[in-house]
Amino acid sequence: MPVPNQKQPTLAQVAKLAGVSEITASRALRAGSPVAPKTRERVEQAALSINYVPNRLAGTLAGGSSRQIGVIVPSLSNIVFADVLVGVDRCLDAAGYVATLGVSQYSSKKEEKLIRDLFSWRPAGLILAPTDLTPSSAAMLRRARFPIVEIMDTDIEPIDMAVGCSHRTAGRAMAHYLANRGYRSFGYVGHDISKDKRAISRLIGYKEGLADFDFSLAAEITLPEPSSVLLGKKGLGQLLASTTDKVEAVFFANDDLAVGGSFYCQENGIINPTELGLAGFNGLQIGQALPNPLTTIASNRAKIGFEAASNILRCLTGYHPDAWTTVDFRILPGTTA
Amino acid sequence: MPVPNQKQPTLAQVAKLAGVSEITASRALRAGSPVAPKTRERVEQAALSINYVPNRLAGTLAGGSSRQIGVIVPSLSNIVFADVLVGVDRCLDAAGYVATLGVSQYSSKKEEKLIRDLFSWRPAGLILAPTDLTPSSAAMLRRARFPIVEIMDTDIEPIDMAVGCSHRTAGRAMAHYLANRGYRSFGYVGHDISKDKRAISRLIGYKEGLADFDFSLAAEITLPEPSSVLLGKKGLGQLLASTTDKVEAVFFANDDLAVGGSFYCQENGIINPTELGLAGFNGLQIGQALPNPLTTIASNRAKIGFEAASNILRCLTGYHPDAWTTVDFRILPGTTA
DNA sequence: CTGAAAGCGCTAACAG
DNA sequence: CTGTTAGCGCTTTCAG
Repeated sequence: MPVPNQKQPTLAQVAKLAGVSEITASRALRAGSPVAPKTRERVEQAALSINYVPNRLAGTLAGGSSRQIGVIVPSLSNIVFADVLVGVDRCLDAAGYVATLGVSQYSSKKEEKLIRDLFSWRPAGLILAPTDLTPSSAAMLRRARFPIVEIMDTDIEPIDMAVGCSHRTAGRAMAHYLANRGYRSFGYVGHDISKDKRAISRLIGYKEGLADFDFSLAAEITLPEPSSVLLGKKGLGQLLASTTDKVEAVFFANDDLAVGGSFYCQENGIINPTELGLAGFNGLQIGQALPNPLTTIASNRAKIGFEAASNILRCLTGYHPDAWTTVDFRILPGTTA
Repeated sequence: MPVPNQKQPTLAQVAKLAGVSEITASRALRAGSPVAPKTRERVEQAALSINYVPNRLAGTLAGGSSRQIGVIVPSLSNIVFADVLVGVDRCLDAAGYVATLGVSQYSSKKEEKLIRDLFSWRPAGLILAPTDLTPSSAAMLRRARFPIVEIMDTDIEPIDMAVGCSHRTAGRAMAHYLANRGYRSFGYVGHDISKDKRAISRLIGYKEGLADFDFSLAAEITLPEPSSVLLGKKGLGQLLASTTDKVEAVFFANDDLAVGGSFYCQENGIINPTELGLAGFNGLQIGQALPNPLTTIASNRAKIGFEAASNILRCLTGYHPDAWTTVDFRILPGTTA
């Protein structure tokens, strides 16, 4: 550990070096305070010369307002939330804020811990892709005195604000799309869905959409494992093996699984979209890069992140946006269904 | 924003409620301080009843030691760094520390900003997958009075500690593997490599490895775009079009590109591994899930994260590990080369 | 085992 | 434009 117990330079040292009072140094180093240009320059020189890094702990404690926005997501194992982060970052960065990330791993308990932890740093706002809020978590959030955005899903009653799309509507839209393409018998392959509320919503919407056409789900399988390409492969295999009815089209809980399904078909000589239709959700690049581009639903993840951050920032400037902000999804017709 | 300007409960309130002094309340709420069990219980009750969340800003400012470990990575667009984070998290979580994440987007400037920002929160340690440290960044790091681990690559002279593998050796190993498989003419497809030092190291090692067998690179292409599956597809197409020599095996800068290459072959009826050999780097699941599993190098990313965090924690308890910690890679023979 | 006093490094509020 | 005073909420001494 370089330079063991040498304390960091403080504002007092900068002030002394510049020959001004502490508060003047403080003002000179921040934007938007009336300081004589010459003084400011002197202070900046002094700060630079001793490599001063302001202590935000002290600053925030004294000033009350932090520039840190907490972000809690359930996972980083697929690019979905990484994309959200990109959007969050793009918005925050421009405004001089920073994001602090927590990953809940789809665990409510861990989520609660993360929320508590985040709160102890007194952030200026919170962006949350909720897993399943514990009562304690919900209570903390309700008591918070900073803006909170729940992202991804708008099928919820938000604590403060929600940004995303209706996954139920998305599932329904895919059902309609498939029915309109002429498929008549439908399947579903999902992962450890109990932990993924949004996947459940899509499944519900899918069933509703089929019902709109007087169809119903002929075969459904949800494997109690985390989502992955391999799981999709395995899932489709089991689905097809388990059913005597001929399934014509399969909706997967997400693109990762659907890509696995596509690989399964390829390995087993099943032709898409004629012998079997495949559809996913997310619009990931990998699905579009396949020799047989995946039919799926593009969710605008970076935009969700950006809008969520924008809403926080708006609140911070005194304007409170609507409780719901919808970011559109759209069907991406590939060649698999 | 729920409950607008209501302040959070403070330790003083807890203390009053429990009928003890502030400092006793403080001790009761922390581990390892001598407090009568009954007193402790009373304080805990009080804290719970008013939903007390400690203010770490104040705590850290007063106490000097934070439990926050900064983590700076260049990107989250591929799972590589997400995997590292999982490892970091697993180690830190058990010890009661939390990770604060920053993403530099492969920009040295942004990296410097992130480092400065992180420093201003006085973290207990820093884990960094460096992009290309600016002089200023390096200076800050050298002046830090907390442990710093540079991860991924061990082909460097670390500021404090390094955890990872030698990418140069990995590149060389792949060259040897391919040469031993009987290939005699070699290509390389890379992305905007100028920003990815580790990919450059692998390329250098690859060339050295070929030289060990008296071979040299017959065709090499690096496209000035960020890595992606689609880029790999495009890259391989261009590589094959650009060269009159027949290339027998292609090493890609990473698995994403290699998967794209695999798709290209599939679309163009090129048989792997006989007509063309393909190899990647990382050992991502997507490559292994392909109908034709990718030949690649498994880098143990979660372990790198875990070891990095362990090293930080060890420093914090007074024991300083070696400057270099090697996490092994290994060739994963698929069916593409 | 518990408490009183002092201060971490900074900024808001008021004066000048 | 600049300085003085008084904290932010907690923990570290040092005493009991």
